Amino acid sequence: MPRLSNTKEKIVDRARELLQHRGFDGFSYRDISTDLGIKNAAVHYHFPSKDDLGLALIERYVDETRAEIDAARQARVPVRDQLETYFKRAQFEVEGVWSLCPMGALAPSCETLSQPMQTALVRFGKLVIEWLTEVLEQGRRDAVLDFEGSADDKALQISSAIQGARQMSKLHQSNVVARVADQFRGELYR
Amino acid sequence: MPRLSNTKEKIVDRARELLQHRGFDGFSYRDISTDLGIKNAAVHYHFPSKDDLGLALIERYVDETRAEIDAARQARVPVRDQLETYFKRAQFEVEGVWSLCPMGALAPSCETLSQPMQTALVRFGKLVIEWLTEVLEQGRRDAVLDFEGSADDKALQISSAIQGARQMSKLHQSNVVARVADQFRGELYR
DNA sequence: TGCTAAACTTACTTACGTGTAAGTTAGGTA
DNA sequence: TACCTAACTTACACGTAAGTAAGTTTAGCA
Repeated sequence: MPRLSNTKEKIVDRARELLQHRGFDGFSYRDISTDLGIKNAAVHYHFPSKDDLGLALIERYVDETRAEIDAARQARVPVRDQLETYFKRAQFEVEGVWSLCPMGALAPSCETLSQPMQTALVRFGKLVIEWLTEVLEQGRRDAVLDFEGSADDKALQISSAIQGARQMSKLHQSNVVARVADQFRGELYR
Repeated sequence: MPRLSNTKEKIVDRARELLQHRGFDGFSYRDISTDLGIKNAAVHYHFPSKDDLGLALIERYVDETRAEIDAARQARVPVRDQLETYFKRAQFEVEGVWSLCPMGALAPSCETLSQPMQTALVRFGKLVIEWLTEVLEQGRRDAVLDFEGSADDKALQISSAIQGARQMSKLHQSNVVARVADQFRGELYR
């Protein structure tokens, strides 16, 4: 079984950039193939349909996120540092080519996605919310974070805001995420 | 000059529903024409290009929003009631067919929009933020609202969160907006 | 050396979406 | 009554996107 190229990974890499830059309907196999210097059908060879590619993308997000969460848990990273990593990443990515978060790129047009993609995306969303909820709860217990209401609702509020802010940043061409994150910092940190 | 039909308005009405349901790239002239029982070219007659239609849509949002803001100002509607109208509308619409807000429908794919549409959308965004900022400032002066930081940043945080929450609601098929709005209510109202 | 399978390319098909040009209908007007 | 114009329909052109079938190359193995 020859293992000649890493084209498949390159396809996913490029698809990820395109997805977070232009949304799922905003790029085509043509975009990927021309960028990678291969033919359209080569992309179809690795991912027969665009749904397959989309599913692979989301599953990679899930795997990566789960791995990072586990790593932070294992290393007992302080909750405030975990939260900062979350904010900082959004602030950083919005200035580069990955302007949208995966959820912000896919959720708006979720009706057009295949059922497997929708299911996987819901799983991804729950994963992030569960992590954020845990971080917030822990932070309140440790008295390093302060907020009203349930950690669950607060997590939903924060992640929704970051998602929306990334989209606004793209339009206004200014880092709205940084301002929104700062607002949360001022409210949360004590 | 015969004024026979209100087709043009019907087109805009239907386009608005489709836009807020599926995003700008998520619907076609075909969708509109078949729904209204007319031909594709009839839509082109009223709106030569899809950009023209998109621009008309955004300009209607701007006009409507401005009118509502002015009306609330004239009637001296209490700031808390204005804020409630904002939250309630998002909660209500997300349960119907207008799941997305205009900004949440258009901003994610703003690169694909024409320059006039982008400019108009920025104007719409600023209009909403300016109104929300004013409401928040007034509310703090009147001691009916409580929040940290600048009213401007708080406005950005709130509108981003509602925008993101509407998208999440669509995916999770549950009213995330209601929970996010409740979280803000608990934090803001005093 | 010859075979096999992975990893492609070539060359299509099909469908759809935007857009246009030319013809048709039906009110209102001179 | 004849005409004019708004509001369409008919019938296209054109580009692009997804997807497929069949042929080609290349690495590794028997």
